[in-house]
Amino acid sequence: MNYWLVKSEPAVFSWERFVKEGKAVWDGVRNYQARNYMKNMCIDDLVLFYHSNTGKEIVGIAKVIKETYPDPTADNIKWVAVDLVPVSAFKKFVNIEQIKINIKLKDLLLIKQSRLSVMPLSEEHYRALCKMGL
DNA sequence: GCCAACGTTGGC
DNA sequence: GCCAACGTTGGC
Repeated sequence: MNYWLVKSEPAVFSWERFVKEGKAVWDGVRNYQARNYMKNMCIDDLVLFYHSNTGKEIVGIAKVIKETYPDPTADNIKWVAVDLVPVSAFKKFVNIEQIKINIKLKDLLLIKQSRLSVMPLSEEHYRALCKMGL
C-alpha cells in the first residue's frame, strides 16, 4: 500500500465536484516527475486531495481504482492518467499553515517542492495528516 | 500583483 | 552540453 497527495485547483476541479461525480479521471499531468509517481500508483492506494491556490488545504481522501493508462487528453502516449474515487472528506480541512508548523511534517514534499502536483507520502506523514483532518 | 522555484526551449 | 530567456505553478 502506498500513499500519495494530489493537488487540484478548486476552480478547475474541486473536491465537491469529485464527490458529486463519484469518480475522477486524473489526467492532464505534464510534468515528468509527477508522471513517474503516477506510474507507481496501485489499485487501492490512498490519495490525499489538496486544494491549491484557493483554500490551500487538504480536504479529503481518495483511492486509486484504475492504474496508469495513456492520458486521453494528451497527444503523446508518454503521458498517463489514473482513475480516483472519493473515500471520505476531512472533518477539518488541514491547511498549509498547520502543515508547516507540524514538526513531523517538515520533510513533506508539499512544503519542500511546492510546484509538484503529484507526490508520494510516507505512511507516517499520511497518518499524521489524517489525524489532523479526521 | 509579485516573486521564488522550477521546467522548457532554442541558440550557440 | 551550456545557458539565457521565457513560461508556469502556487504561496503570499
